[in-house]
Amino acid sequence: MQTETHPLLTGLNEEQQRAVITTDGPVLVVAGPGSGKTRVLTHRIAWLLEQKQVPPEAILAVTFTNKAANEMRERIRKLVSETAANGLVMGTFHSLGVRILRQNPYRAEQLIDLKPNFLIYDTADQLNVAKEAIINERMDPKQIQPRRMLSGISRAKSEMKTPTDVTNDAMSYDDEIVARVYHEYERRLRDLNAVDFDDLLTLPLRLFDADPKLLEKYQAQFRYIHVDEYQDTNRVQYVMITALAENWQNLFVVGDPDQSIYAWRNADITNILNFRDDYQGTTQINLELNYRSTGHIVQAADRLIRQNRDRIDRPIRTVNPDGEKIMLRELADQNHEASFTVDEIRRLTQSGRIRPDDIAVMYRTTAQSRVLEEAFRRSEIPYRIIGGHRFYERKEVKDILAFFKLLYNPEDRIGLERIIDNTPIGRGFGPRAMEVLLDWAQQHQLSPVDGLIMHAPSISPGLKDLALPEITGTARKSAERIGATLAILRERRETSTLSELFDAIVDVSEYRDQFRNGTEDDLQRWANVQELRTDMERFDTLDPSVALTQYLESVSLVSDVDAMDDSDAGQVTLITLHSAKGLEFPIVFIAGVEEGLLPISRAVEAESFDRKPLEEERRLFYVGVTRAKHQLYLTCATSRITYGRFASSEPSRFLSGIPTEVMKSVTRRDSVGSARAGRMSGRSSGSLAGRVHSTVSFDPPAQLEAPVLPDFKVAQQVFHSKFGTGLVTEVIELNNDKEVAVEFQRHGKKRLMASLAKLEIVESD
DNA sequence: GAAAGTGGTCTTTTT
DNA sequence: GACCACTTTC
Repeated sequence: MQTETHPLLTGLNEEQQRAVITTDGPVLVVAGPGSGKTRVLTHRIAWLLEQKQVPPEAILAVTFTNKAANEMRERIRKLVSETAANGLVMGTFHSLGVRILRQNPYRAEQLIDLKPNFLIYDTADQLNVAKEAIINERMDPKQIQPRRMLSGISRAKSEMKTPTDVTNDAMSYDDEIVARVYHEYERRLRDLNAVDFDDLLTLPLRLFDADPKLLEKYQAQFRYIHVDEYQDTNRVQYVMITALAENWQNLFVVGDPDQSIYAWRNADITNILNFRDDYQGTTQINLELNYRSTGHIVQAADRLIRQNRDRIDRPIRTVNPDGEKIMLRELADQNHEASFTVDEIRRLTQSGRIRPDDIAVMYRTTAQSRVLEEAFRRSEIPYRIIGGHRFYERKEVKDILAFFKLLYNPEDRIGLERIIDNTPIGRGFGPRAMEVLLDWAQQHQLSPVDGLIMHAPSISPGLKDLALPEITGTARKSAERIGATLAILRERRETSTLSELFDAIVDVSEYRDQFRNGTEDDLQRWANVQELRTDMERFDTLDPSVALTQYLESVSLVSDVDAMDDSDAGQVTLITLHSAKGLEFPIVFIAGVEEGLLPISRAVEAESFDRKPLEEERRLFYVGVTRAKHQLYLTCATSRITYGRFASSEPSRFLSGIPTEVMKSVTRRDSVGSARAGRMSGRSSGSLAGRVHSTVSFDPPAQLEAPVLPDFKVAQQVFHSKFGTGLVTEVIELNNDKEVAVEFQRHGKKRLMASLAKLEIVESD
């Protein structure tokens, strides 16, 4: 066959080749972890461009993150030519949605009442709107939690239900409440000329409904459609893709039911399970051979995922060498876990053969990153944290961005309130004045920004004839100041680049004054503000008329992973398991492999009546395990501080299925005893420890821990014959000893060697 | 009206 | 333990 020698097919196995060349009709690729699906996607698109002469703009590829899209684009460029890939439509569902809305500003305004300068609200903005809606409905935001309402609203939107649909379908009192809030929330969002994330999917569909010709246009354009991570799509995404693919039926989806980890975000696994029923004549291709990981890692992953009941049995396998055994290490608490991780990474990198950027540390909750970060900061090992408190969500960054957003969309009352509450120019303008201003704006059908600018005497042509809002006293002075400021900025906006506008904003808002205390915190915050300016310079080459739109859009749609900058390599990556999906690292540490954390306690609590959350937790662990290429470390702690309180924990049940042939465990000899002691005081006990021990052999601690020493923990009360009683503040594991730091009631802080000082444990709460 | 103090909630994961 | 929202105090 001629095709077998084609350069785009060399190096691909038979199944992968089939996926590349089966260009027409529906194709379902079930791709196990590390089976080369990205390769298949890039080669296939290159194949379409080169071999089938498909114009790039006829090819759509939807990925889970923008980063994945960009990387694919780069790889395709290398396969074809620099220019041949220009015009490919690639990005997330959300960016596709924005694209459709932005390409049709006139229709959007006429048909769905969305003005072209709409803003994309983030979660914090959404919470504000939801809270207002709740209050407006005469309900108490403390009882009716905005977050819960938002999750109900998001679910409704994911299922394309309007507020009226929710009202009609309401099955419970809760549903009725959600419906009421949803109604009001929507009304407010439209008033603010803002959309939320879900709207980016639902509004394009509403546009298509209102104007079928528009849909036909896109249907005609996208002759070849690809969707990655199909197992994590929700109902709206499914409908959008189905609609777009209707004409040509060339729909290529890639996914893995075992890696579905977003059901909580309304992802619907039946999308992938029913694909063959939806599309008659589907070609299904299974990619099972794992090229990424060692034999031991693949075996562990396989055994792990087999424990899920709700699953299609599908093996994963590899021909790679077995490699090192997986290392399971149990530590006393989260601090020990962190220092073990850092010490081990230091040991690994010291040889020079392993670089810090070969390593990732993964965890279930963002809260876990803090202790880890502290340990890294104390060490000399470079690291970076993906996610956590995101850059664009930092207070100081959001404050400055609020100015830009308000200049872009003067209806953005939420942003205006932020500016007034958080920046010096808002001083003196209280809630009462705000109320008057908003009433005025409503009455005159003008924006609150107009109302303020009118107070700036010389600068408001065209608005002078109107009566001013009846703002009096200090607030009036304040309104004049804010009005003048906004007037200046509004004028600058027309002609300035983003960084010039930034300087004007910082200058005129006196924002810097807030950071004059010279504390470390202030310096950091100011540095973040500066970083924002640098960030904006990226857009300085653009025309001022489009720069702001594009910048604000990019800010709203970047994901944590998108923000990963591969150019500043050389750092260990700290990342949540969710964000790690799709990535790979030679060496992976997974921290907190404990009951309550992985699986998360919420899933454990639901277990008796709903097994699904627990199985999703297992899939999440599976995703983590399969990120590792050469070496995998699992760590867990015997006790851990949550909510500022100590709680003892047990190794995760997920470990129980992993055979000893592939995993070596080093645990604390007394772990069972101390865990049990901790459980006696309240927490429900399970038989998990027993189960874990029956399948995984817990090797004797060997020389790694001196067994005779008492099990000192932070916050424990201890007694010393000379110094009296005190609290343990730190425990450092040494080779055959421990160094214990104790804050004595009468003698202050002392550092003692556990083997020498006769320290007695008094209380362990 | 602003700063300092108090109490309650919170942690699951994210485009 | 941290953060937020709300109260008290000046």
